[in-house]
Amino acid sequence: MNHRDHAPRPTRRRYHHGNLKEALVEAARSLIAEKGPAGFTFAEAARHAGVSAAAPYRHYRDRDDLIADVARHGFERFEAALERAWRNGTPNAYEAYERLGRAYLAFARAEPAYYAAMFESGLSFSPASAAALASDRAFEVLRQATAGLIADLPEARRPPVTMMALHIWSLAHGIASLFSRGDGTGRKSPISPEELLESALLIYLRGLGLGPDAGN
Amino acid sequence: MNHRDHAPRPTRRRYHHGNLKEALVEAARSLIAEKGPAGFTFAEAARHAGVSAAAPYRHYRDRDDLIADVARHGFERFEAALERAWRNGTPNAYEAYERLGRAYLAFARAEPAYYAAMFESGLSFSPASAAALASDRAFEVLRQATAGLIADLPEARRPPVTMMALHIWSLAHGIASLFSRGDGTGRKSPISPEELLESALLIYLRGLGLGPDAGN
DNA sequence: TGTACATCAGTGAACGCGCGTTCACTGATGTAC
DNA sequence: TGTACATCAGTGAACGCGCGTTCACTGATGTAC
Repeated sequence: MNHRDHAPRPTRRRYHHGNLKEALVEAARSLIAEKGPAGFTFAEAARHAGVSAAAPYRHYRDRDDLIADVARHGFERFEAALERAWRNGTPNAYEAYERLGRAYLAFARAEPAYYAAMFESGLSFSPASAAALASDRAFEVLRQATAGLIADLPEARRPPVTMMALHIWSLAHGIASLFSRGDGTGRKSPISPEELLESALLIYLRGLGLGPDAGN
Repeated sequence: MNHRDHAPRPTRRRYHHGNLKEALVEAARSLIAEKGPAGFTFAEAARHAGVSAAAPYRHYRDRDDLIADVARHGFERFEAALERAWRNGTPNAYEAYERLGRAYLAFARAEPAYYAAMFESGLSFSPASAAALASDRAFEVLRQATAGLIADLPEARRPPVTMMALHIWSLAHGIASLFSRGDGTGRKSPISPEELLESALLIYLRGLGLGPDAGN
């Protein structure tokens, strides 16, 4: 009856965890989801990953270092989600842009822990940090999509792309953080976040002489 | 040389603090300003107010209860600041609305601690709580101003006021929380928050057939 | 294929600390008469 | 105006707890030969 002889090696209780770093990020994410970015401790993350309280120090300097890594992971997934939604501007830029907006809100709702680590951790990532660079890459997707959206406008009426991307980012972030939270934190709005973003976008684009009717 | 006879009563070291509740709110505000909503403790607030660790329990159930009261104070000041900026829509609605927008950003920058307690504490205020009601009143200022801004539009082209107010709130909140933080938390933007809001507003209002050129 | 060794990624015990919370208490204040 | 008393808003000591952090250690893994 010696299990060790034929049963698959039990995955737990090995001396070396294998990929503790990833496991700590996942533990932190799940704890943030439960109690917010403030509500977890380094020791708790270790316990969650099934490891002694001293183990995390092999991978992270401190709690903030771990949170920053959670944020980095978040930004990478965020970038991928936006890219996937934009789908290279197909079938047309306006429709793709709408989809991008909905993907933004969907991410905030589906991954409140990542979103909180990214935007509400209270940390400011230094410009060269992995988290900041991942954040830049995510913004770049939005910026490219914005460029695609206004590509057909005559040059004279084309707004500065970066400015416009910042407008849309702010709008989407505002809606997401006020109304579209997966945890209980969000406010109630008489209008769904998606409708809110779509209607605001519609008006904004009309102000630029753009939109679903403009044939682009 | 008995100071007590003619000097004003020393304000400290009295057995009864006098207005400890206010002092605790102020202590919490200043600690949040230093270290974020996560970074202070009940005991620390007590110490800051010059009082024993047990004293706060006479006024607040726990830390969250105190933070909620900080948020309430914040919303009240916020409401007052917006009201003051709107100034009843004078000299004209568009100019007043611009001023309102700048006041929004100014508040977030000047009072990052209040702003954090109001919007980023991770708490969700129950609908009937003092904080939630104060929040509603602040939003009502924005809503009324928005109504004033579009009052002259022919009814057929007038957007739903609440929706429009939510658009503007989201935009302003997004810009404030991404770029206009008084603490070090905010991101750098190539465009100032004020310009960002003004330009976005301009485009948005043009989309409604409104704006500085529209003569209202 | 086997062995020796360096390196790595964990353990677990220990420590000091500050927090949250309770409690019986006490000084100050307000009020009825 | 004075006195007795109730109420209020503080104190300070005590407690148990979990956290952060360090340390010498040890089991597992990788690699040179």
